[in-house]
Amino acid sequence: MADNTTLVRLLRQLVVESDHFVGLFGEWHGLHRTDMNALVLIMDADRRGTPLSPSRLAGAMHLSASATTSVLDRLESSGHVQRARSTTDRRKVELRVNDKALDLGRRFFAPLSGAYTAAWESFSDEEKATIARFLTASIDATVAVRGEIAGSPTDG
Amino acid sequence: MADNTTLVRLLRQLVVESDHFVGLFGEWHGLHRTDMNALVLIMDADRRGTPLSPSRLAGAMHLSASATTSVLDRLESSGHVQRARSTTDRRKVELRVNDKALDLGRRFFAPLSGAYTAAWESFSDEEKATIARFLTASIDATVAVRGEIAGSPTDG
DNA sequence: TCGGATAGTTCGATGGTCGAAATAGTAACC
DNA sequence: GGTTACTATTTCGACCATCGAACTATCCGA
Repeated sequence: MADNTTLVRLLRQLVVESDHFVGLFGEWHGLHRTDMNALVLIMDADRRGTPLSPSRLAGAMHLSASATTSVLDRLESSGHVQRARSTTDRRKVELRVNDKALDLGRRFFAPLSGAYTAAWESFSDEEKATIARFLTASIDATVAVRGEIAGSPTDG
Repeated sequence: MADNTTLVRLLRQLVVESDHFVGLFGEWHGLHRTDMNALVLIMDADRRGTPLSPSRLAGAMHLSASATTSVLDRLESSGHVQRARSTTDRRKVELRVNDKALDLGRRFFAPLSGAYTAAWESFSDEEKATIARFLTASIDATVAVRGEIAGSPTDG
């Protein structure tokens, strides 16, 4: 009933659905997938007090520098993000989000976290701890596998 | 330690990492994200005995018919997929996967499921059942939220 | 102050995606 | 049985996200 195969299938299904949700949400707000991903990264870093630079954003998204410039142009002209030259090193640009982006984030997470909270009501604290452990292990495994394959571009 | 916020964060992280893995894997095999997604859908349907048609594939991927044609052109010329006219309705095309695609699927899932199996060794059957219940509930919640928002394109 | 290195942008080319029109086939109707 | 309306898929022309290479601005070491 809940063997590993089932879990893998459920996991994949969850990823597909979440992915789908992100895509649709972005569409409704006139943002591409890439823009959504970038915005999340910029917001996270900004909130953490260590604003991202374009090049670090490019690295995190596995995107070329020029493509990243395009993404930022779009996000800036749509009013979600601001570019500010660093005061200490004027080559660098610090990326900060506007209220519009924060608002977007709330609109994104509010319905999701609401639905999740409701869906997870029936789980005890112990069970939630187990689930957290499971998710963490799965994340680590995913990252590890990615690292392994990175070295062997098995071309068929 | 494992409150809902933590779970949401872990879930998002898992989705991001999985997404990333799919993207990289596709790159190594010369396939775009779209091609990967299409291939998975075609394989699933083929295995189920009800091969997909281009238009149904387009619907499932939220892609235009013309874009779907391009995807299939790529998958066909790369040898992953075959187009076959339906014998009953010759307007229709039935999509079937070649051995190459099955091989690709194995190469994709083998390392992943291996890593997951190892990562999940420490979980009891009871815990796995709990986790399966959690994943199912989360999938349903994601689908439900998507359905809700679908009606309200909250433009900012 | 000069030369090399770094951060970011601009430019031309490639190619994935789209909407509209074209093509091929089926079904309905007289 | 032939004409018309409809469906499934492909082709065509345009758009734009992405890429690599060249360019500008800035910093650091000698």
